[in-house]
Amino acid sequence: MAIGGKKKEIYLAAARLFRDKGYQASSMRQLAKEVNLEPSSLYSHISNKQELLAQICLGEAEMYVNKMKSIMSECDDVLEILRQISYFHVETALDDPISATVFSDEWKHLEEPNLGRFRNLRKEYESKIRYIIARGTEEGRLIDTDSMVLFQTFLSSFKWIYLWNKPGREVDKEALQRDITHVILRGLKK
Amino acid sequence: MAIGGKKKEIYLAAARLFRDKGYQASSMRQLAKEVNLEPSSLYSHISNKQELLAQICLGEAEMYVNKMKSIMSECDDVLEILRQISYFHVETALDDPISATVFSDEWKHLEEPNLGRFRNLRKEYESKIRYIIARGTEEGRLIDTDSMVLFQTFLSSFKWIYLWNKPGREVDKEALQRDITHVILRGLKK
DNA sequence: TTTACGAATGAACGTTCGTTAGTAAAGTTC
DNA sequence: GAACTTTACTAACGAACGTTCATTCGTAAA
Repeated sequence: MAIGGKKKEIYLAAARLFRDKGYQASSMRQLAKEVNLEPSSLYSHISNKQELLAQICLGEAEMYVNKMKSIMSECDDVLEILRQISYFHVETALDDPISATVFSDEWKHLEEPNLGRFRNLRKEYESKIRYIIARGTEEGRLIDTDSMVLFQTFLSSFKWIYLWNKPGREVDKEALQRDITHVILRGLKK
Repeated sequence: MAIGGKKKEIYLAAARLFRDKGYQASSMRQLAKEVNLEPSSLYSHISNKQELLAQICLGEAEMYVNKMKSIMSECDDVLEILRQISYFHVETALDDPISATVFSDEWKHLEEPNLGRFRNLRKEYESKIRYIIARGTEEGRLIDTDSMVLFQTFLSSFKWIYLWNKPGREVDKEALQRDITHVILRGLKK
């Protein structure tokens, strides 16, 4: 059997290509070469280049939204929620750094209607975090600094992991989760 | 005099284009349109597309390196140095968000030898900060967490400002400098 | 042996790309 | 006002792009 292997292979190669060269600089001819096909043969498996980017970005975005819902439904403590988000960000950046990079850096090359869908998902995700942070300040658990600064600083603190995590590097995931979360929450906690 | 007015105009338009669409998706034809020239006329002022990106990225990188040297030669206190770096990052992100974005997101499309030059400058800049942070931990001024985590978290904390700073937004620069620096250094200080 | 079908192919389409060549006008210097 | 430089133009180049098309291959069921 072993069906569907080729389609998956194409998606993985595309994600790697998009990460390394960027979406626009990645050609279907190069992608075909990486999966040992002729360019035209790609279209037996996928419908077009844009679909590749959309699947990667929207898939990743949905994962974040779902995780966020799950965390918030299971837990009510602001600091514990932020801790879990932090752990999740570190985990995804380490486990699938390729998709994480594409999601983070290449989404702007999405076309409508995918771009709109992506923005909605991201907005949904971010507004939940903003709400948590605002609540944290109200409850006196977080410092009383501009909530936009707290929110943005919190989220951008994870933006180096997937870039820094080169293939050869050995990483202790739990240590990294603990250290990053420690530094970030130290900055936010009252 | 007022020489080079057109050249400057081309560079500014190029930076804006690179930021909005990315380097690869920015065409010389579009750039020409933005400065009211025919595409070929651009080459009366610049030598090629790559040079535009190189000037922007390398110019920005040199600015950071020079500022870093200046800060470190004037000051010896670790926390004060980090504070000044933080203030400088916020300032550049607000004053020239376009160049800051291109520098941060599009450098990977540099070709040799510009790519090598860029990496050297960035390495020079980053190693100075790493040294400061390592010293800070040794001196007991910063927390005793993995120095890579401290370094990367510190630097990535500025990566949202130039993206968030939309044209219409009113920003109180000094307040932002104070707040961001406060949050970051709270996380790092012992 | 025939029928059916997904997978893969080579060739080609129309478009866009960065860039060059050649040239004419405008500005500057003597 | 002649000589020279700078700026801008039209036209075109070769290369690469994403994608389509008709066709062939390989396999497995009928």
